Amino acid sequence: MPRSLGFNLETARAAILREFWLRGYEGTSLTDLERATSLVRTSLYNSFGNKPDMFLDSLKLYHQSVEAQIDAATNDRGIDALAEVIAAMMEGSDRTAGQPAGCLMVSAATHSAALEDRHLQLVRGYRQMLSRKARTALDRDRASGRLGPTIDIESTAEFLVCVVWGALAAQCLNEGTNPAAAGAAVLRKTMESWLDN
Amino acid sequence: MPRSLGFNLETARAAILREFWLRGYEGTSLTDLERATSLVRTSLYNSFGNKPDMFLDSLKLYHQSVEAQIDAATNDRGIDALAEVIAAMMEGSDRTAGQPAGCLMVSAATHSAALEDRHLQLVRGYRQMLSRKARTALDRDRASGRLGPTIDIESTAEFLVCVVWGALAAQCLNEGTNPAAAGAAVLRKTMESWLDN
DNA sequence: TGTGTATTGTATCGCGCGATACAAATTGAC
DNA sequence: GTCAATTTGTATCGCGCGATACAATACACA
Repeated sequence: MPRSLGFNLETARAAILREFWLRGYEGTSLTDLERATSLVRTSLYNSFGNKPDMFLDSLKLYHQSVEAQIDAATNDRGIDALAEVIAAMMEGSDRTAGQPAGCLMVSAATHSAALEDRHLQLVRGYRQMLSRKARTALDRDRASGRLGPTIDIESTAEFLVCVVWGALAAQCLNEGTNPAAAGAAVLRKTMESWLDN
Repeated sequence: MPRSLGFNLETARAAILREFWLRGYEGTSLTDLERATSLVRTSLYNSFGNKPDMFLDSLKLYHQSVEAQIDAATNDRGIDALAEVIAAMMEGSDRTAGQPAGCLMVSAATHSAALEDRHLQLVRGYRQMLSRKARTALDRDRASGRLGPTIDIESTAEFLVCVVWGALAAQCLNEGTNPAAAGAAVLRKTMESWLDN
């Protein structure tokens, strides 16, 4: 009965996410989003609501996308796979695939004053997801006996999330050489040292 | 000959810094700064230049302040003191002293698109300063033989900066319990494991 | 105490922001 | 082909932003 959309909705979602990722929430204007999506303002409001709604959707899309990537890369393997995933993030290997620098969630967290509770809850949920993925990998090696009993899985997972977030924050500086990349080697070695054999 | 300033300049600088720290660069308006300093707009422009100038000054003040704190806490001691400083940052012990959550530099880094080169250079310089402080502490224990030769000081320092920045980013989320604080215990243990004895 | 200079207070300016009103265009159902 | 429903295009609106003009004020100095 009604007229159909003249554009691909998922493509537009991805374009909006990319824009927020590049410029941050406050730094992204509706005009920016029009240009990025090739849509007029009215269409954006029709399909995505207002600006806070759009940012919320971008947070959800980002969460889902990163979680899928992690699952694909670790896929029920243990610490070794986890170390590879984290090291790859620190080295910024996603950026060769055209991804913007840094992390939408870290950007949101460090500018929490400009956001609403519903946004911050998603950011917290994302951080918890990262922590949970780490715990799952650590649990696996604990069960198989590779991970010694002196390692506290809970706090170790939180520690690893700190490392990742810190590295992603540093990548925003876009220095000639990514200083966080050097830390990836230390991370691998540290995580290796946690194993018994 | 001229009339003298009707306010304390250093107090105003600190108030401006605090405001940028709380709300971020884009999130802080001239009206916010007027309220925070109890000054009128004209006085702000007279004493500090325009908004980018003010932010630049805040970055400098922040750098200098943190560096002084680190120096006072480590003061030519080695890894043990370094671990305490980093752990304290992760646990957010500064916040009990009335400091805002997070870190002005991390906030600036993760919103680099809104800043000018001169700002980003200061942020990079700050990160290098942190890295240098870590190297100095590691060097000290390397010289005394406590730090084994398998530890690469350069990349280890970068790794530690990642940990700190990630923890400070997480603190902006203001959760009931600071998740990064749990990571502090892991950091202490990890740094201890680097020592030979 | 007068005088000149810088600071302070008041009142804007122009601009871009997020958001909306409303008409024109487009599409599926009958 | 006609109608109803929805999307798209154009033209704004009100607001707060950073920034400034200009007069009034207050202070150091002669």
